[in-house]
Amino acid sequence: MRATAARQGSLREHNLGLVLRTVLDAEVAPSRADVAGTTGLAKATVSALVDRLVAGGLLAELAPAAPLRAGRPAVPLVAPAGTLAAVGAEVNVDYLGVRVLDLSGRVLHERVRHLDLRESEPGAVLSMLGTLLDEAAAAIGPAPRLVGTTLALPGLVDRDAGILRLAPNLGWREADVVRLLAAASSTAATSPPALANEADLAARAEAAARRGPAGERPSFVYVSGEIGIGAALVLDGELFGGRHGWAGEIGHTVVPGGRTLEQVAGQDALLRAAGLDPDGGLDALVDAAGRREAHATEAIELAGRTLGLALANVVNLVDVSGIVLGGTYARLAPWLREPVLSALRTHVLASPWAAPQVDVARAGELPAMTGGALAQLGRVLADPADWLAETP
Amino acid sequence: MRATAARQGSLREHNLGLVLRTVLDAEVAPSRADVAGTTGLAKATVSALVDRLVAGGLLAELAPAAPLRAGRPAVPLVAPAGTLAAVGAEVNVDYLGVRVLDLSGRVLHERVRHLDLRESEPGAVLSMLGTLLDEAAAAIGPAPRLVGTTLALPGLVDRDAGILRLAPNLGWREADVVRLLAAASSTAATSPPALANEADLAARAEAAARRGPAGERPSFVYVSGEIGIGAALVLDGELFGGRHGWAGEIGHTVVPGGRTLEQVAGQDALLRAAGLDPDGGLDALVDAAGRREAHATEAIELAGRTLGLALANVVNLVDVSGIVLGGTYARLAPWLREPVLSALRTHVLASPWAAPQVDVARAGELPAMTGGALAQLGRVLADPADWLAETP
DNA sequence: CGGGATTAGTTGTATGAATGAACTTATGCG
DNA sequence: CGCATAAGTTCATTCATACAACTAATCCCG
Repeated sequence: MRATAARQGSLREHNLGLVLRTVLDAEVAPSRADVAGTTGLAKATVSALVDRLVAGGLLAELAPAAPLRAGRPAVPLVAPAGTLAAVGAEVNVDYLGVRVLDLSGRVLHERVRHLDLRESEPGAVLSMLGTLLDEAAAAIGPAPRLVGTTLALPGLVDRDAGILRLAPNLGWREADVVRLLAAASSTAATSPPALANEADLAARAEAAARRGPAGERPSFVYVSGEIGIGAALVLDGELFGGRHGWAGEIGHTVVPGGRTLEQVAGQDALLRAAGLDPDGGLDALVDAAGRREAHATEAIELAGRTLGLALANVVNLVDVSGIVLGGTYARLAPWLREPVLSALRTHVLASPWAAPQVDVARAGELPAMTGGALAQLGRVLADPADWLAETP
Repeated sequence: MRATAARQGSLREHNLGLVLRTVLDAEVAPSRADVAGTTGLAKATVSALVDRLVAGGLLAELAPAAPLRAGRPAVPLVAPAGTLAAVGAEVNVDYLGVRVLDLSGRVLHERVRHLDLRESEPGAVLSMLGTLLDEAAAAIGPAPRLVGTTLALPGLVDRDAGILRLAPNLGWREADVVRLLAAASSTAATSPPALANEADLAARAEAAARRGPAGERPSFVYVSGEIGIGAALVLDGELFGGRHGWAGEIGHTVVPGGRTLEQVAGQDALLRAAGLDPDGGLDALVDAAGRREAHATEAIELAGRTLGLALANVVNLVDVSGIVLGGTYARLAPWLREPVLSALRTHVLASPWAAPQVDVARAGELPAMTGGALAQLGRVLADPADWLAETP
């Protein structure tokens, strides 16, 4: 059954969440009266709900601002700092790290280690990550309550079993990630991390970064060009993960020529096509392209045309006209944008009526770590009543 | 704002819809007590809601069945026949027609005309359809209240403007369909039809046909092989249309070799590849394949491999492992299934953990017409309170 | 054939959440 | 200093659901 019986309490839960999200989505800290206005709830109702949220640490009151007009000054409501925190962790091909966010979006702690993890040993890597996790827990202290941890991985993840089924670029297969991490970290042992795909979490962070002033919910295809190529769909502000969370695997799309997209437009292929050392990192390519060297710009343009063709299929299939370039592709965007756009314009059937757009990611560095923390905080926002019930 | 304030009335609306859908989804006609059991609502609440639904013609009571066990016999609740009806109309490349369904799923009226509409004149065609619409309205008489009409079209439809933007296989562009139909039909003039894509509506009918006894909500990719190739996504029983309803356009996917899927696996290409007359219809191909003639089976197999590759991209992108073959492909399924499945198995990254399935459509003949009617009836089921308010 | 058991559905009271109006609080302005 | 204005609180009212007791209709068993 999708739907379930709505009882009296459901009303309250719904409105509690509505009030909370209204405050957090607002550009400037709103008063109770503002919230009543935008939600349509009565002032009395909003007051009661806000009081519960403040008591539970999900909202905070600021000191009344210096009043500008007549009338009793409003009490501004904001996301509380340091009451609730969540951890986003990540293991990727050339780094691993943790980041801790609170509800106000502040980074309470962060630690990243750069190292080459191709063909690495899951146990050893997760032991390193476990240490970072415990350090993070110690660093933030006991004051902020930890909501949970999400671990971002560049592959196919089995959320229910807590197993990384396949991560080609790490060389991991059927890795019992949650168990290994719990063995190395008391934090992970107490509250087992949720697993998710790296591109999915990056897209979630991007969706949060793009949420406009009026609470608009953006729709876009996020393309994460790391060593591998992942994509994720955001529809009306919600991440679309599919049945198992495996949506967005475009790296293995077979493109004209018979190779996969990753073999044509992945970072290694890109560097090789430009005549550069594939292990030398992206900087050389960016520099060369900046100097307008033909071998570099032509390699990027070819990759862009192929990427654009693959994305055109995506756009035709899911009817989303916005593309966001993330990861490697964000840095290459100045040269990548045009070929991608032009491929979209020719191959997207609906392009005359919904012009394709290609943007650069705004979510900052290592967005999957942010997205992982946001995913955990989002669980609380989705059902604050449930959270308050657990928190006396 | 996605969410809106929940007031007292929202509760009632929600539960009213819940009760209605619970009755309609049930395998055998349930009693009020059964509904209370499955929904978790109190008997008294269910009784009150059912009474309202019966009074509004959205549910009907049957005569108590011969009691089998002790206790007061139950009053079985069923979908009412002939109180509410909706029209599904369709213009496709080689036929047009209308079908009228009531809430019980009975076909109250149906009329189909087969004719070649490639490069046809929208005005003339819609005038024919308008006549069929008015005949349908006359045929069912005044007793069933008409909920509305959906018109299925094989192309890109602008729902808001009521315009068919592009239908390559009809040769229509920017056709002002709703206006033209209203000019030819008093029924359409009174209540303007909703426009939708043919594959989307066929998928909707398929979703309804696949809804299991326990109200399971199937997820699948519906592939409609007509003259063109359309696809539609059904996720958890809900049609996924995308922002404008333009999702599912896979016919113009560029496949290895550089041509589009339609140019390789469309009906015309298929017939030509088998050495048959493209205008001669599908029967010749089915006959030849049935006789195991190599030119026919090989043509189908090649198309199947290409279709499978395109579908693998879809499955990788949206993480849905079920494929349903509809339209032309349903008839060719005996020869098409294996090559499609084998392409899926090799190209779907997650196939070891979520085995691809390829099924044949079960929604019957001309499913888009059924789906169009269901779309209109679905509006009432989604918000019965709204409908009851309009119906004194 | 009659009374107890059993199940369906109804009636009436209680509960809880939102509402709206009146009220209190806190400020600016003349 | 008093009035206008706006934020927030208090309280009686409304309304949908829950719960419990009740009526209705049937079977079963002695």
